[in-house]
Amino acid sequence: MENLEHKHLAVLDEAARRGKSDTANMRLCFEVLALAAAIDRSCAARLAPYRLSEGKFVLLSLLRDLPDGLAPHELAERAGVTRATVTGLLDGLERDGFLLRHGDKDDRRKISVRLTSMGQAMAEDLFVEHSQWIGSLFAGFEPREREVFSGFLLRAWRNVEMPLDAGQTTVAGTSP
Amino acid sequence: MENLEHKHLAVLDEAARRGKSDTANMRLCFEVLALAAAIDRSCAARLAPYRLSEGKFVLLSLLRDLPDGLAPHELAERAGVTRATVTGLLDGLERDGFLLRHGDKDDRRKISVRLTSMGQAMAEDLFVEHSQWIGSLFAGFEPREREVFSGFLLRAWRNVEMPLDAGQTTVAGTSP
DNA sequence: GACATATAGTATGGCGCCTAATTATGAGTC
DNA sequence: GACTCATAATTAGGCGCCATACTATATGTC
Repeated sequence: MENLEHKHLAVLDEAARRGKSDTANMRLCFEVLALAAAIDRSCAARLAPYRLSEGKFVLLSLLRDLPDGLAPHELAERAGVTRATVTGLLDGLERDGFLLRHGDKDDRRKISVRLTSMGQAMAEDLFVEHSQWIGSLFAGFEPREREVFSGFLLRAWRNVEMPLDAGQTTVAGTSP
Repeated sequence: MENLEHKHLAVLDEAARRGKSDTANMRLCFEVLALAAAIDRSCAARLAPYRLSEGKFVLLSLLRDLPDGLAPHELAERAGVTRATVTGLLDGLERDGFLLRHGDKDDRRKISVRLTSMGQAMAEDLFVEHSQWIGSLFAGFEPREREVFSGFLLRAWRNVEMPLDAGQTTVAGTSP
């Protein structure tokens, strides 16, 4: 399978040149990274025409159907990014007319972020289209295949999450 | 499996709230993205102590053992990034003493980028350590498992690469 | 009521990546 | 030799993300 990123090919070449024989593991790793990168690129390309990024799309999804809006720190928490990042994303979304910041009368530190009607409509449309697209990427897999796939991912995940100084020789077993 | 990114959980929740029933596909997609993100994060954390990023590491790998160095545009090509990006990475690497830019006597547009001895030593050490780490992430997989895994990735890849306006109903089959 | 402490949001500056524009140089043509 | 065209590297400006530091406001305690 040749679906690798250029930079990873370079690393693989170097590894081969150095006589490293078991590059199959590395290759598999790079295949995962390449697939994810391709998905991210495709996602970005789909959202770009609306002046949206993936991060902005997540914020729109979070704010959809919430007339009272959410506070920036709640958005940060639910989106899994820092508050500073949310500030930046909100700046762009507000500039482009997707939402507004409303001050809180009781607590003047607080702000509630609410979609404009335009933002609401955009969130509505995009969410349906986008989630269909995401689902389509992994259509054609039988439930059993999905389980196996997911299990593979989990095994790799465990290796990644391993504490840095723990026994490096531990290996992805099949046990629960 | 709960190894998902916060932002993707938000999107999944929204999808469920909207009565979307087949979220298994989306979930699988997000699992792939989460694994890749975890790998990237871990990679960045491992390189950070040396003031290196993944992009810089690739450049070091490319320059290793090349006493005559490479031109920036060759680096860009082999690393799969733009020349402008290479300029930025080289600025950092040069500032930190990993390499030097040498002007070409014959063609004064050209530049050859060469590692310093410090850069060479760093590239040497890091490359071995880093490629071992990458390999370890997917250790514990039987060759047959790797094939299946790789096949899954390929099927998803085909769905991603599908032209935007082509039949959206096409699905990841098992056929070659 | 004054004070420390916590919280909310933002500004600042960094990195990696991009596109588009710019500067310098080389090469081919008339 | 002047012109155009191509090439090499860079700059300028943008986005998304981060960590850190700051400002304004609230709250609890003495």
